[in-house]
Amino acid sequence: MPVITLPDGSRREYENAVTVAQVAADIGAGLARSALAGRVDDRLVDTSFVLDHDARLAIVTDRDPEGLEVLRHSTAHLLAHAVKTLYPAAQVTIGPVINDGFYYDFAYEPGLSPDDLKRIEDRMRELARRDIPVERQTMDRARAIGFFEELGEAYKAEIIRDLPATETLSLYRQGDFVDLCRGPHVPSTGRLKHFKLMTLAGAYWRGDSRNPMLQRVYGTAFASREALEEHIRRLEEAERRDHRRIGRALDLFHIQEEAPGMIFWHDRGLRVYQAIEQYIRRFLRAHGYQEVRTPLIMDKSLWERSGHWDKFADGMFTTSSEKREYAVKPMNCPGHVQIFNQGLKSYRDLPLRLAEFGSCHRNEPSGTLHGLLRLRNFVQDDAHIFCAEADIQSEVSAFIDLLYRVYADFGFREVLVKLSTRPDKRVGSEALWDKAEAALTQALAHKGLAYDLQPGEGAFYGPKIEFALKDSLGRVWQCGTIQVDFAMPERLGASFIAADGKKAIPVMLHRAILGSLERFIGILIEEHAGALPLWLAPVQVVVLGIADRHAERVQNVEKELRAAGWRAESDLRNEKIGFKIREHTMQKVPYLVVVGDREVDEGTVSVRTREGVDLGGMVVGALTALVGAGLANPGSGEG
RNA sequence: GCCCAUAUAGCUCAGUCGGUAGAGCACUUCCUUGGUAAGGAAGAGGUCAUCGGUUCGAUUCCGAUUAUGGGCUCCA
Repeated sequence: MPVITLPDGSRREYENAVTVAQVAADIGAGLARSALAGRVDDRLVDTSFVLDHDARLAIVTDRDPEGLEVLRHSTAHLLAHAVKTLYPAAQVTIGPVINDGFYYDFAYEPGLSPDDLKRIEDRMRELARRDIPVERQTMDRARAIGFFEELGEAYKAEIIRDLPATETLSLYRQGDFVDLCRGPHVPSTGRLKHFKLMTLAGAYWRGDSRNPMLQRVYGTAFASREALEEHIRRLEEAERRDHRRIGRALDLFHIQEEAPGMIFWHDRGLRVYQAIEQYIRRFLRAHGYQEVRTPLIMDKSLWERSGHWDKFADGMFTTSSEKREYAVKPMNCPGHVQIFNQGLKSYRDLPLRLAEFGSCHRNEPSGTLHGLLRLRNFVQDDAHIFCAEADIQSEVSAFIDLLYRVYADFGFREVLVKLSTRPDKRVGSEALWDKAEAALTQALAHKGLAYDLQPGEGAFYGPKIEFALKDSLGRVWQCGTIQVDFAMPERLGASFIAADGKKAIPVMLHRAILGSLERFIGILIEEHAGALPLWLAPVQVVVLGIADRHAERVQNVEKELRAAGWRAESDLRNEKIGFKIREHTMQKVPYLVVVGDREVDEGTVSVRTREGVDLGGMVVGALTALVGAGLANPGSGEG
């Protein structure tokens, strides 16, 4: 006599065991039609699940987040079903739900082509139209292994072998397709309506490059056609904002074959780059950093002592001259230790903060390069803080304050924080790790920051905090980091005289706020779709003449604007005003200033924004007053 | 690095079932001096990524190389 308690607190009593689907039907025909699964005492189950004792039950529909997951998971199965009917030789492996969709990996020797994708999707629609029931059955482990081996599904059999022997295995059958799956699944394929296969990719079995390469099909599914279309629109929006496209269109930078993973910065792009560098530089001064510059290449022996050669040799570019071997620096820290080591240091010199916009090269695998976002040559807003153990917490706190201030100035409000603690393989005593982890934890607690703890994810030389920001499309970019390093100062012989007169080894904090400047600019371009804030815009204002006779006045206005601190240009071309406005608007120039007969007569200019807003006529000084501090960088008042 | 795809004019792309290529925009010149997102005409511009193979003939077919793009974390 099960008593079923529904989410609204109401109870239903049954004479006999009932299924989730039956309860849904009792509540209403509409709910029965939209029921995808059930949640029984917080466990997700199929609608065929039998309730034979008292339980709490929620009917899961496509309006619940779990419902959408079930929908996507079942669509992944539908994909596998379609592939098995079209290509019987393909072996199925795994097909999980991911952000915004799902994928399914197949082992299929001839491979799949983009043309196959269309065929597969058509077959999926056909199978969905047939509304084939999806049935769950259980099987013990040994039988399941035999079952899948008989089907020729070696990967499935391997998956089962790796599951705990005691696990009850569930199989889902739809028509002649059977897959091992935890479930739950929709009751029949007819529930799957709004899906689309997206792309085809290679993926290693179990994500390990030593394993065979599988064929991965990515797809997505939504509860409604509108939601699916909205998702496709979002992808198109991301495509429209692609920094590589915008970078070319706005003449910011280019990349070419002879320098893979490295950027040719054009005039306009470099202006953005330098605006950011100057912004950061002002903060450095104000926050007690010294700016330094260290050699791009140094003798290999230094990299051997620092430990980089051992761990990182594949990632380093090398060169040689006069029988000496050099390595191009992949990071600035060893160079900074060399500066620290000049002269005897006292505890009074600490914390010593060395910052450098140093050009670093890392020989990243060719397949990972991606526009500005993943490069082989980049510059970080890098700094190293040499301090005593006791200083870690206050230094980390000060850094966090600075980082939040900087992110806010760039318009990023949402920051995600991760704390990574000691890994299995590490250097330094337990006491030291205890202290360092406590210092980081306390710094975060003092700031009242929520964070994800990632146990074991720290570097071998110390724990770290990572800061990621979320952009307007909801994408997350890891940018800032602060890492405690117990190893490198000692390896490179850094020491200071402590208050007790004894030699001590400083702790080193590696830290960056923006991360790679190149990458950060890529993020900014995508965040703003190329329309950078006034202070970062490569060209802040263009003066447009109506006719040739206004040329002199146009040039005078340009001069006046430049004198007031604007990055100004003028457009004297023999083109109509509408044409010029269109062009500079598409170039995302924040302000357009028009000069014609009327303005010459009145001694004013007419101002229009890149958003198309007409600000009317004004004298040049009024425009400068209007934007006020927005013209210079937000840090200019300090330092 | 590995899998799949792609590489044609400065840009975006079409095309050639094997007979040395075309559009729009941009560029140059001329006409037009026009008031808030494209005025008109003419012209110039390509070893069809690179190297090899097949062929009477390759930009096209095949192979290799390079680069670019999508992936290679989200665990039945």
